[in-house]
Amino acid sequence: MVLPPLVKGSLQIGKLILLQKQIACKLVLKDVIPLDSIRFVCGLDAAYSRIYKGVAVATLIDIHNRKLIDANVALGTPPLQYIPGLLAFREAPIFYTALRPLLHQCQVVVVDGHGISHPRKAGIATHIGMAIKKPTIGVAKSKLAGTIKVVDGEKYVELQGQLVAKVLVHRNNELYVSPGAYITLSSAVKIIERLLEPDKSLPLPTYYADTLSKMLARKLDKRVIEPKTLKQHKLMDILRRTELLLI
DNA sequence: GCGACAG
DNA sequence: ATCTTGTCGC
Repeated sequence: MVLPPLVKGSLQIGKLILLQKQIACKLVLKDVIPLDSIRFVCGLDAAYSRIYKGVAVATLIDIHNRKLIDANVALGTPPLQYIPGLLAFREAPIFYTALRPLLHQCQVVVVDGHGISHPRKAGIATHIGMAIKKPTIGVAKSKLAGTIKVVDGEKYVELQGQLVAKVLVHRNNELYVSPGAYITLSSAVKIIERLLEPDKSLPLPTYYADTLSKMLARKLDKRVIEPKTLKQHKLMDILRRTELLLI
């Protein structure tokens, strides 16, 4: 798996950067699955709890009825502090842990963060995509690298002579959509547009992952929920049983 | 040297 | 990402 080695302290940032360049070399940016056949999509996001550190949530959405059909959570301490450009080494391990149980059911994964719209074309969505060998899409709320270029009245991010992301304006906010791996930019955009709702700031998969991870982080800190509970029962069962249900 | 900088 | 009350506005 391409998921990062656990790096400590001041350890060689140069090696992480080299690793990203190697990932980018092997990157596949072609569609590997017809758009029409896509029905189940996973979403990944994380929040931070003071006590339990990283709280990652993976969601599973059915594009047909646009509903949340499953969710999974993973708790863990990030191996690294946040460094722009190296987010994957901080969050990808816990993302993968949360995603794993849902992996066989989904055809595409939407990640909170960039794909190839990244200084080395290896954002967190690319890391995840190369690791699971499935199409991934990065959706970020702000730009990390590159310059804005307008083509036919549409805004894109250009980087190293390539259009790496499209800027979607949704509810007065910009969303940077970029392919992670195994998908083209145009297909990625079509899928994300299909997952946007007028009353939600993010595409459904990451919207629910965002909402749930923040909620769980808060409940964990308030000790309303025990970490043990999250491991023993499936998150979806808890959501169905509790008043936490906002879906 | 200076500015930029996902979450 | 997170620390955080009231407050402005639909």
